[in-house]
Amino acid sequence: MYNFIENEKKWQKYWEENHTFCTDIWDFSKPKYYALDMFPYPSGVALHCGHVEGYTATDVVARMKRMQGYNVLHPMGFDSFGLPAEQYAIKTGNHPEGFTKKNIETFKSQLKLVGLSYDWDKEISTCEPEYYKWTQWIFKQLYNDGIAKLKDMPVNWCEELGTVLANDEIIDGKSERGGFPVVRKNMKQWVIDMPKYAEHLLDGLNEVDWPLSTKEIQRNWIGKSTGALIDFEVEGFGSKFSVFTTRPDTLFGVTYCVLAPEHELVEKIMSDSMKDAVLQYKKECACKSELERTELNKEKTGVFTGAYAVHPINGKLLPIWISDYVLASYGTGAIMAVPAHDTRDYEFASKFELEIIPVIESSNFEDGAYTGDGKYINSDFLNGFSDKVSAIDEMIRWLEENHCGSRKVNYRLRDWIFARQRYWGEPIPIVHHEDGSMEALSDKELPLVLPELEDYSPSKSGDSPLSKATSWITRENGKLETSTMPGSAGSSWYYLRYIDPHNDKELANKELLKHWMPVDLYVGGPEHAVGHLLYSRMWNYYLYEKGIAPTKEPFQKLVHQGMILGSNGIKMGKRYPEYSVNPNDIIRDYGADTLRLYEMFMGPLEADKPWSQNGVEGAKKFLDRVWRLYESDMISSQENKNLEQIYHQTVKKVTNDYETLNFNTAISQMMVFVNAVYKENIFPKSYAEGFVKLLNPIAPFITEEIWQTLGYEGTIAYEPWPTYDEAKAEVQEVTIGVQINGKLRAEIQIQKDEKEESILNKALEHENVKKYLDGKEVIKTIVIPNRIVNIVIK
RNA sequence: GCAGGCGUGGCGAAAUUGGUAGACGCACUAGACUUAGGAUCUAGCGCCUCACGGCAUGGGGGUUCAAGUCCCUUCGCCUGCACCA
Repeated sequence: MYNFIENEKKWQKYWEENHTFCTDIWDFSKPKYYALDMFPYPSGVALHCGHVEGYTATDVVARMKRMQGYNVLHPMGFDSFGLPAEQYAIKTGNHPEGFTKKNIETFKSQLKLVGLSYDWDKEISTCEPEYYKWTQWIFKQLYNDGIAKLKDMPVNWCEELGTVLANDEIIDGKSERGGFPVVRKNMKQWVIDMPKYAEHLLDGLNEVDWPLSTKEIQRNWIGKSTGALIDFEVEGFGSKFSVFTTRPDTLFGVTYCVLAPEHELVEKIMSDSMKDAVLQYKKECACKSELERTELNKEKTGVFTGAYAVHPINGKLLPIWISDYVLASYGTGAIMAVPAHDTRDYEFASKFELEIIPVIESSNFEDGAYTGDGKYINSDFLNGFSDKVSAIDEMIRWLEENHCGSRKVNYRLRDWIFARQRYWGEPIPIVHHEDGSMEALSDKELPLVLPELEDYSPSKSGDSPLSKATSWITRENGKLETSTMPGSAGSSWYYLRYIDPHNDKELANKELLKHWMPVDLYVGGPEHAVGHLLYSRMWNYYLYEKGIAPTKEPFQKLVHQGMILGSNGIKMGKRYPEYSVNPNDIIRDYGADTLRLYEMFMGPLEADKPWSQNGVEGAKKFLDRVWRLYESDMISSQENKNLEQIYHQTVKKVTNDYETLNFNTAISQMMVFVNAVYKENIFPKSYAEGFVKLLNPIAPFITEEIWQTLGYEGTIAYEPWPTYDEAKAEVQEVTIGVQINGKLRAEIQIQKDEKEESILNKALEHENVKKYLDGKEVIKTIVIPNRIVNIVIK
């Protein structure tokens, strides 16, 4: 009987002592393969089944690639800055580092239990000064290049708590904790200019092998739209504002304009009589959170400012309103309203009884705005046009000629707010001088190490906890910035650092980067579709432009593992603790090989799948069955013709399926093979050796042990991957179906590639076929070699 | 509302991309071995029918000799975005 407890312990120790999976990063003699997992946040909670699934998937590929002769980089590390550690520190008064280190140790030991073949020499942790020195260094470059900057922007401000809050920390306009009022307020924030990279981020998606849905989510997030910027003069003020529109062709249908309540012009242009109403409205809007504002199917609200804009072509006066249906953060924060052809404008115009001028002919105005195509009317020089594209072109041509507008591409992608008033993050390496100017620290001063504090909670004034470290902040030439970087800073470039993790001269050696990038396979949860995966792409692209990163895109192939659900079909977690499964328990009771095999066999990697305890037992049974096979006296030096074909088929299918991450079908093929061996009651030694290698990536522990029983010494991890003979994998005799009028009526045996005529004869001779053909007329026969015969009768 | 995806036995799922639907596993049934088995082995297992046969890939329609696969339509579920001008 196979003793998994003893054996798994034995091989963990062996791998560790022999550094079995440590990669010589400078060995360029073999082709490289870079298999990467999204590194975990070392929370106080243990690794869950979803981690195991994704990590096992890359591990299977990494293990196969090693056996195929690749030099494989398969590293792991920890995304170790973040809130839970900080909250723990606030509560206990202990340094978050201790908490983090303890959790990392727990995670590491769990990862080792699962049998993941990581190169622990390459381990990184984003909270180590050795690492974040380079996060700060990259930030510094971004700052010097004007991409990281301080910007005045609206934030959710809670006076009572003295802090900025994220959208999800606000409920009904009140702070989640304490229930204090939250208002929107302009404040200086560190941001990274993402829109600058919008076009590159969009283009790069065409070059990578990523899930369609993820690419689509990123495209939507970037939100490219083409149209025009059109200038409107405010009557009697000499000031101008511009609007962005995708429909400049409807310019003659504009009957009013709307500014976002936060628009800088509002207070300047409002008339005395409307002043109170406008300010009141602004105040109401400020009290709403972003989420509330964007809640759909609420009625439109707004106030007339008392001012008028001048139509750029016909000089008509257009009332300027303010309304929160216009967002300050998109476009120019101002719109031209065409109620006849835009549903939102129509809604607003109907409510406030504003003029509606149709400019595109349509019979269908009953249910509101007409957004389709048609013949242009009431449109001066556009009258007679009927095609949107040329009407837009003509309008833009006119606007540019008359200097009151231009073609414009607009993106929805916003600045990445890059500062947190928190302790447990990378300090921003910037000095504020007395005179208000700023400067990045010199390279010698990096890393700028976090100071020790007695109290890690944010101060009442809303300043970062770092502001309490007065001696740390104070510099000869000014004061240090006290906010820290967000969690996603360190994770935006870690894939580069793994390649050369202990380099203290540069973030990684150029030659190594050139050899190892891009990541060949990246596996992680779909929840990072826009956050981490967009930020990393942007940083990588920036570093690529600077000649540091060698490739435009960091992750060539991306796969998201699905969620492992409870056996009730619902997400595991706090809500249904009785349905949650702890992988440690499975390893204890069944072994890591069983856990790995089961999770890989459950179904397609990307699908969400419910847990089944019976399934786990089934996986265990298969491994025991394999073990018994190798223990038995079936292993023989004799050949066996009957197993030849299925062996070669199995090698072929398993190899291809691992490559394409179809682990469930690879495993089923191995089961078919094992069943065939049992049936044949003989196991030729060469097949026995080949098969144990095929199984090794999925079940590394048991196969290491089997390898020993076959008489070998040392690890199986670098033994050459089995090969197959295409000719032998091919079927010689085929059973094909015979259909009559599309219905299956018989089966016949044929030789592979047998002639159509001979196949047809066999089919016609079959008794059941004869029975059906009796007295009928054969109209047509279709013979698809090696597939099927269909006889059409009347 | 928009975008992306999914829908196949009692359950998890396969299906060479238009060619014998349900591989493989779980559960279940019967039998063998056994003091016993929740171990192992053998056989069965989509639904209806004693059978011949019929019906089956969410529903309806179409293309085709042939449809889970392609087209149209409809219903249901999941994910993301959500007044983006």
